Amino acid sequence: MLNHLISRLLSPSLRSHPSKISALRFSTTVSAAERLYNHLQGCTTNLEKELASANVNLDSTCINEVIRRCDPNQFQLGLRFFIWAGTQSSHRHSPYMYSKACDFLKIRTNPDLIKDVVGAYKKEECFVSVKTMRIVLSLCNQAKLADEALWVLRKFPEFGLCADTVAYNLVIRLFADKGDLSMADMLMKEMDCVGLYPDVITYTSMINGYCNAGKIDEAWKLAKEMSKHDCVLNTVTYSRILEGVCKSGDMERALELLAEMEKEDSGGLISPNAVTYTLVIQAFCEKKRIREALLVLDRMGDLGCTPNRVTASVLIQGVLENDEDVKDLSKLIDKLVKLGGVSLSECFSSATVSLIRMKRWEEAEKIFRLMLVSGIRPDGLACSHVFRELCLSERYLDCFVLYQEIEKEDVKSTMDSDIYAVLLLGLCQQGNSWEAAKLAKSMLDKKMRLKVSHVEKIIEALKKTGDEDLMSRFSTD
DNA sequence: TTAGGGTTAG
Repeated sequence: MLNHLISRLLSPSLRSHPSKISALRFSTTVSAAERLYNHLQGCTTNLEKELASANVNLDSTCINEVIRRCDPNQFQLGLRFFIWAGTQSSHRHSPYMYSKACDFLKIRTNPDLIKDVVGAYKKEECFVSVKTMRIVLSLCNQAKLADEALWVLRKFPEFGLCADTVAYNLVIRLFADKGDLSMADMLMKEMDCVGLYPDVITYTSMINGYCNAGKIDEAWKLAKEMSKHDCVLNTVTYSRILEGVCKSGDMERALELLAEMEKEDSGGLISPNAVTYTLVIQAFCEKKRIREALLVLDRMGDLGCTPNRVTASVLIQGVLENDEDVKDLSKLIDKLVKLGGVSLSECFSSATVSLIRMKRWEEAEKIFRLMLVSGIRPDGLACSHVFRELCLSERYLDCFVLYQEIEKEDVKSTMDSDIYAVLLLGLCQQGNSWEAAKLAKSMLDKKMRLKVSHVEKIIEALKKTGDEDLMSRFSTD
């Protein structure tokens, strides 16, 4: 009976006897991955050609599996496979896959891997396209390897290729983000020499870099130069400068810039949006100038710009940090909801989360319960935070009761599965078998996957209760 | 090219 529970709660990848559906999926992907991996093993040269002959349908599960098998000492092989897979027209790596590849292949701690693979392409006279190089650069980008990205950029001619604006932009952004503005600037100037033109993205990366370094004047100088390359200053770029001004602490100047953006004669190209206003609001909140932050919200509303969740949470946190008066909070929430773009649920959930972060637990619990009695559904983040707090103070039964109430409200938000495990464990430990069984059933219904360590602990706890009824509940489900 | 809090999947 317990085995039945274990096998249902365990993740399929960790399960020794997967259920029929996942077993089917598992076996097909494993065999594809196995075939590719075996091909990789047999290659001495022309690895990419060899892989093409494997004639396998690529998907992320299969790619993941192949790379995983290259651990611990075949990382170069794994990287070549990943790059090859990305060049296939039938497949495109998602950003998630790039980060997975960086983790699995430990590219951050071993950046030479990139050079080794590109070096091998050259040595083996492999066919290398712009697409190949773009994937290599994307890996550098994911791993934040500016020097390696530059090295790759320099390798383009060796393969008879010309670096394009996209490639330059990626490298420039890496250096600008790193704070190496002289290198970023040098590359931008170099673009002109090789027949490329910096575009809005190039300028935005540079301006962002200058602003982060506190060099607002440099950022402005660049912004003025944009028209030289037929680039038009837009809301995003202008907001970047405004952000820099805010960070420098000159809020009066920031308000002037905001007014500049709001002027109609700019043709709307730099009209402030929710992000622009939120940046200014946030800066005022950080400086404890909450009244002025609220004035910016009014201004936002006057100009027909709708606040979003970030605007709301920044302001709510600001009010909570600066003011003890609950009336101010409800006035703010009322205003936010009236302006549209953000719901009562989002506002109250945000207030709950802020209060918990500020360690004002009692107020957080009050607001959370108020939401429930008023029929406002809390969001997943608020639920996760409240449940975690209740579990931390070992109020498992209270947590369970709240959980049930929320389930009744039909909250479809995703919650941290670890919290469910801790709650289930706590209920078992405190002898609340009936509640534990109910929760376990709900977890099974949700097809929730738990860590092996959690399941093991839960099973141990269940054994201690020795509750036959509980056992049968699990086995009959 | 533009942000941000927890999770899930890929």
